[in-house]
Amino acid sequence: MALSDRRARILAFVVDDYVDSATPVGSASLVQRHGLGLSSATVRNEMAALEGQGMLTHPHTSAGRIPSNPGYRYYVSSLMEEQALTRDEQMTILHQFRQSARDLENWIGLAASVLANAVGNMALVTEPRLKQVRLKQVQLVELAETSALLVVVTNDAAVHQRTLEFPVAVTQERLSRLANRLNEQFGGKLASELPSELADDALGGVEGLVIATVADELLKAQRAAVETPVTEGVRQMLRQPEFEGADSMLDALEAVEERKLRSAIPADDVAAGSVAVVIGDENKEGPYTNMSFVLGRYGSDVGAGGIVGVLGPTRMGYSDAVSHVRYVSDVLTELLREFYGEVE
Amino acid sequence: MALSDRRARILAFVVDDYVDSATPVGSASLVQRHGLGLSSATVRNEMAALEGQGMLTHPHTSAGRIPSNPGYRYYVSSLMEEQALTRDEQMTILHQFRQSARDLENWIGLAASVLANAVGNMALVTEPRLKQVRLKQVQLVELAETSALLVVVTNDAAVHQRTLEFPVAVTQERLSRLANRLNEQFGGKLASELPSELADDALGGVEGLVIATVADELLKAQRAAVETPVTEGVRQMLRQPEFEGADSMLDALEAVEERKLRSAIPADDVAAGSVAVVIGDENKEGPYTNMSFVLGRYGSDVGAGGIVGVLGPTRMGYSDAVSHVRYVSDVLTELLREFYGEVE
DNA sequence: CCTTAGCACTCGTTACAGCAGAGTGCTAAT
DNA sequence: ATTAGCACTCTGCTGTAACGAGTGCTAAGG
Repeated sequence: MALSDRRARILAFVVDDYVDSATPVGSASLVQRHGLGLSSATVRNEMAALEGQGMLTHPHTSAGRIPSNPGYRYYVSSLMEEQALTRDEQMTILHQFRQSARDLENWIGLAASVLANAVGNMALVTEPRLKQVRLKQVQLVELAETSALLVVVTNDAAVHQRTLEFPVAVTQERLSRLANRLNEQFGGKLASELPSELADDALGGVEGLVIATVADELLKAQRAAVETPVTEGVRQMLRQPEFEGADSMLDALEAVEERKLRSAIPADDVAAGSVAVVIGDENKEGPYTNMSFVLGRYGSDVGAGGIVGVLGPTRMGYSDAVSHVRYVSDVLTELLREFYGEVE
Repeated sequence: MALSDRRARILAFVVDDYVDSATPVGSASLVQRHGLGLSSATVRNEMAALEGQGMLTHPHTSAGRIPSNPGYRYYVSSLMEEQALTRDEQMTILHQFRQSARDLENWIGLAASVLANAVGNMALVTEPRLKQVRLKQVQLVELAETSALLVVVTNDAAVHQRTLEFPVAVTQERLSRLANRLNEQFGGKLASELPSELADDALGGVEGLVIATVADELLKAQRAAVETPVTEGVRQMLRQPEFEGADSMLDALEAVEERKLRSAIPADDVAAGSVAVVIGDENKEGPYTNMSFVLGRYGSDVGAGGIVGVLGPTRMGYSDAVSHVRYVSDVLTELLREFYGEVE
């Protein structure tokens, strides 16, 4: 739907004002705050038209207008100009990364906290995942006579662990030998390249079990396109007036649970280098229908990458959020490149 | 402070009623609900006396009484009788553990969720820690030319990881040899038994760095007498009327953050097999002054163990919480014994 | 034909008074 | 020591009125 120039400007002003006042904006205050060369009555007409087009709504007759979801959508897609962070803002953020330990988990947490603070809403960052998860090394540690801990390191430097129960007693020595053999034989392989059936299993089923579990862990790592994200700044977000009532706060809290969050993030729709905005009921799942995501993908196309984003009420400073998400995601991409070396 | 028999009974009734109504309890309703052979006037006198002794308070003149913190304390210490769970309740809980995978992390989460559901408040469970953390196995995985992932498995079956930066380039082969040597040399040792200075470090500082980092990880694992706990049921707790207002809910939410929680749990005061109750302002830290912990320690005295507990408003069903904490902690102790084998 | 002044009307918000209900504390009688 | 009785206090609710922000419509003006 195309909007006349003037109408579009009015819509933009309504969104801007509503975002920072959180109260419905009326025609008079609009005119006053933005020095439009128009009377409130004219603006009123335009607003009525915008409402007719579905861009604005009315909480009740005698209240000002607030943007509807399509209104936000139009604003984000056509009206808002994304401006890069100022040099200062960039430096403040960069500085925090420079000061922190050169450690992946650290960076993830830091990114989340930096982002949350910058936008005043909740931030989420997933750990990097590879498109192709390969086995790097396995380790087997005896726990009791017939049980062991399996540690699987994948080529994205992630460590996975699992407890195994064997049908027979096994010594640490045998476990170590087995681990060595597996490393030589299967290091660098994909889950699909591991044998599913074993010709002969000298160790009474132990080897088969281990291999199957390793394959399963690799698959699990791969399948989880998005790890459950690290979140930061939940309380900040909940301070927004839309979550004031006990009920809405509890609903929001539900939305923020990491398990739920993971399935709600449309990871596939977020291309590397771009920033996607999901507004209100564009979300499928219940508790998110009055919230918006601003999501970016960091990392390289072929190598490791993940999601970085912001969650907040639909009344959110989208422009600000988008530019911050973009910048933090760029920083992470750069750090990751250094960390893993060029591509893989 | 000793209370006359009758006065004590009245205190107990006030606590009971207040716990389940959440509104101040008046003399008349007390008499009516519990069929005391007394008139409301008498009860009124006794209540006034209890207030004089600091056991009860008054929100305002013409309201009923509510227990003060000392009142709760007296109730918990002298009045409340802890009754074991019924056979049915026990079975319901046990059943859930039987059905779940034989896996440590799983059990921890399950315990938290079972407990939270049973008491209608938040539950927390820490992963088991040993008094004496020993090195079980290390693993070194090359990441880039001069960096590697160090994986340390300790004798409590916990996996710790850390990224290392070397001053020189190192191959995976050398790393593996080094890891093997370290395992032979230091397997089963405590942090304090690792060498802090290295006579000669053939690998240009690599070996020294690795050993120091391993020692550091062991120390960290040991120092953290309490891991940051797994929590469950936060939303349930927040539904309690004391957290109704946006402010108090945000405060409670702050209290629930895992980092804060960890330092607020008086782990040293919780002996194995017993259940400790920390009421309101007995807590040192700010956000907990209107909440109570009910904490138990699971695991054996010498071997691995952790904390299992409930967090809720001071107005809490203490008796119920104590018996549930005790039972879940017993179940975990038993599971742990099976898992690690007898002691260690 | 677009713009605008004017005006009646609509609702939410706030303030306030009045009232009912729950409960206390005291006094005097048992 | 217990209890009936009663005055008193405080909260919470309800109804009313006034206010203010804002709309929608109409009619006049460029």
